[in-house]
Amino acid sequence: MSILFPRSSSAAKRKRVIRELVQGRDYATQLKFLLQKPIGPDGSVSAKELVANVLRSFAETLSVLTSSSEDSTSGHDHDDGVIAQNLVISGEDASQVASINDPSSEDSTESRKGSKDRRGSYKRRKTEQTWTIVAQTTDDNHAWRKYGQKEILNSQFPRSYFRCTRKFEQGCRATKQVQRIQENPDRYNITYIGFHTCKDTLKAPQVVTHSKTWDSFLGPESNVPNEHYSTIGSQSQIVIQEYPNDETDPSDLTDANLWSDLKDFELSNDKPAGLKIAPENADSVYSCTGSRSLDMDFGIFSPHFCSTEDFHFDESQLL
DNA sequence: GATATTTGACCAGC
DNA sequence: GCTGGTCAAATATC
Repeated sequence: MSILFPRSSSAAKRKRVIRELVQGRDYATQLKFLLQKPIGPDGSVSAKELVANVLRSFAETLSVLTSSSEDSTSGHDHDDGVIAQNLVISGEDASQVASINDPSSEDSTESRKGSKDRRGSYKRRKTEQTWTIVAQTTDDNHAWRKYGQKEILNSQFPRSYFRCTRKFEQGCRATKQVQRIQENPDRYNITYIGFHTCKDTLKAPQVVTHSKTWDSFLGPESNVPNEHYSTIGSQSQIVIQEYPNDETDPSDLTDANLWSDLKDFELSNDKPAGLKIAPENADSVYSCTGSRSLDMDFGIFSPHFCSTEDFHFDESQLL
């Protein structure tokens, strides 16, 4: 296993990626111990800080990798620009990538100015990577802004649509859809679409203690007791990331190769294809599809993810 | 006044 | 034509 960097990318970038990954590992390891044994009031680093550090590390890594891709698109080094090509997506996705870098090409507000009411005029992100979880809370330590709500056919509860609050600031394309599960109304189906490209993906600490807050988020049908939301992200969740056979095979997607490479760092070798972390106390099922863009949203972790047995990689492989 | 949410309109995809 | 995803004006909240 190896990660190849474009020739044009500097050694510094490479080192930075490695450093960030190593840091991420270390933070996660610390987090593991924190989760096993909560800290006392001795002023040691809090779990929240560690999570923030882990997220920052990976976001930084992604940022570097993404900038590597930009380097290579200008360099056109087809032989060496593996990472870069992973992130340069052909066809429909290519326009999406372009739209990130070039706001004027975005389907959104700017391109619509001057025209009449063009509400609803947009390009669907059909091939954007998506993954779905089931959780008791919609809180994932990201800052989201609700932009819509729809009644869904054959569904008792409406679906709420959220985008990253930094969509316009930083062109972050992450969105999520939240829908209460009909058979289990105290749980939510949360579908994440796209990944955070913004630098600061963590929202300010937010404790939701009033059910009305979620009611306003999720619609008038909401009737979930307060206690479900009185803590931040405390519910256990499983991550099951899949590459559907009919959609994407990690082996034939360049960026998925990178995914595969990265997950090799994190997971022991006995894991089946795709990322599967299934703790026995799991109450959430994640599914992930359409991995056409490098996506590593670490907004939600399973505690098992932090197991040193599972979470380890040899940075020497990168060198 | 700034920011967030609501909600009807619009459009893409099937 | 239907359904779902997104936009943006109107409204609410701070």
